[in-house]
This record gives sequence, C-alpha cells and structure tokens, in this order.
Amino acid sequence: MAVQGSSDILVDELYETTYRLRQFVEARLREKGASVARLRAMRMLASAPKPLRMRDLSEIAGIAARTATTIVDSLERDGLVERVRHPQDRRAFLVRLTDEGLRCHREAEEIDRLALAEATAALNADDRAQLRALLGRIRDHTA
Amino acid sequence: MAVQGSSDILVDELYETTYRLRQFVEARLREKGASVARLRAMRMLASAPKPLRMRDLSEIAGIAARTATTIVDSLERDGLVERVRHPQDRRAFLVRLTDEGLRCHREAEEIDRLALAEATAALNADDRAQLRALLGRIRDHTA
DNA sequence: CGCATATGCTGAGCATACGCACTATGTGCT
DNA sequence: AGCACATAGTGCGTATGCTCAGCATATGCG
Repeated sequence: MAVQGSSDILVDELYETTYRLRQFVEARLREKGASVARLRAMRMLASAPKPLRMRDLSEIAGIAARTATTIVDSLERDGLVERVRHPQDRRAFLVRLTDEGLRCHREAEEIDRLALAEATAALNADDRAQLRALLGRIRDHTA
Repeated sequence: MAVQGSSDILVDELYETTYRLRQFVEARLREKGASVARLRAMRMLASAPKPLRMRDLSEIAGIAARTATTIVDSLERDGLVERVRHPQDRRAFLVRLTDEGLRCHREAEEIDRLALAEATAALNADDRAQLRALLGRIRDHTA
C-alpha cells in the first residue's frame, strides 16, 4: 500500500526549521531596519579590508550579481552604503559602508548573534558538530 | 580578542544546505514545469479527500493565504487546477486538480522523491533520526 | 430584522532571489 | 590601431513569500 502524497518528512523538517529560524531572526532585525540579506551584505563590507566591487560582494556573500544590485540599492537608499566609481575600472563601482552603515551593522550583528544563540541554545558542542556533519553529507550530494 | 564579522557557522551551513537542496530539486522540477511551491500546493490538493478552500489549502500547505492565491493563480493559468465557487459559502472557492494537474502532480512527485532520495543518500535511518532530533531542538526555540 | 463583527479572498506593494539581455568598458591578439 | 571577446553592472521580467487594506459575504447577538 503506497502512501499517498509521499513527501520526505526529513527534508520538510529541514525546510521548516530553516524557515522558522530565518523568520525568528528577521523579526528581531526588522526593528532596527535590518534584515538577513542586508546584514549579510553589510557584514561582507565591514569585514573586507577595502571597499568591494559589486561583483566581489556578490561572490563573497554567495548571492547572484543581480541580487547584490538590489540589496545595495536598498542600503544606499537608506544611506547605509555608498557606491563610488572604481578609479581604474570605469565599469565597476566600489561599495563601502557609511558611518551610519557601520553603526547599523554593529547593531544588527549583535541582534543576529543573540538570536542565533537563543535559537541554538539547546545544542551543545557535540550536537553542533554532529549537525554540521549531517548537513555536510547532504550538501555533498546537491552539487 | 573578538572575531570580526562573527557569524554563526552552524546556521550558515543550515541556510546553505537548505538553499542548495532546494535549488537541486527546483532544477529537476523545472523541466516538467513544476516547482517546489507548485508541487506543495498540488500535493495538498491531491491528498485531500475533497476540493479545498483557498484558506484550507494555505493552512495545510503552511503558506500565507495571499501566497496561496498567487500559486493557485499560476496553476490555474497553466490549466492544472480549477477554482469553483463554494456552493454554501459565496465568499469561498473550492480548488481542485484538473486531469492535467493530476498527471503533472504524479510526475512532479516522482521527480521530487528521486531528487530527495539522491540528496539524502548518504544518510541512513539513524542519521535521519538524529538529524530530525537536532532540527527539532532548534525549532523548539524559534516559536 | 438589523447591525457589529468575523471570515474569505484578492489588489497593492514590498523584500529577496534568480536569469537573460543589454550597454559600457576593459583586454588581448593581429 | 582595430577587432573579437570578456567582464561589470543593471533594466526587465519572473517566482516565492509576506503584510495590510478593502470588498463581499457570513454569522451571531440584541
């Protein structure tokens, strides 16, 4: 007797967990005008030694170039980053955090850190290592 | 010495794994004109004993009511589902799969099943149980 | 019955994410 | 120099997901 609507419960739970975790963090970041996507971009800009090209930002952040444009547009609209023409390559922009962007990033980073600590509070070091190993074995099969 | 750009590697890996898994499945479903979101809706319609109201569909599928409207719009445009006025409640619609929708669902379900089996091939029953337990402990903290 | 309130669905608008195609520019080869 | 080709960024279009507002309809209470 085949079960109808055969779905992979494990994968459903993976989706569900990630979704809820993301909503959990988004809700806290929203109060400060940030978001997971915006924080990710700001984090890359804050930790890079120099202003980044759009291209480099997108690659480091693990998002498509087109998505980086949208995110930087939104951050720029809010005065958190600046686009400056690349002095040597006139096709490119260099993106850097403004002072307000730096402040926003620090606040968002702290909120993120607390939220993730809260969400993963029930996992000790062994649990984390185990979870990472299991996730890694899925990633290896989704090339 | 605080590490700069302190991000939770574990959570990053969770995001990354889920993202890649989803892309992996989406890529295979796309060839048949399906997608994870569309399959989810079709699955709920196929396993329900009766046509569903938009509201019920959204709740069972775990998506917002407004999102259900968009998904059903797209499925209806492609002739995979039909909206029929609810005979007792004139505010509501009943949504049901068409014959083509049934065929599409069966194909998509099979593709999904194979893709998920492939992606989780490296995990045995114990691994799966362990992963589910770990994910559950994160979910419990993201209410 | 009539009115307040709740519910069902969707329009409008936003955020995140993608691909494709295009323009502008850089680069390398003859 | 001149042409072919590659690269950088973004306009346009799409998909998935949300909230809020609004309209139509149901329902419950006096």
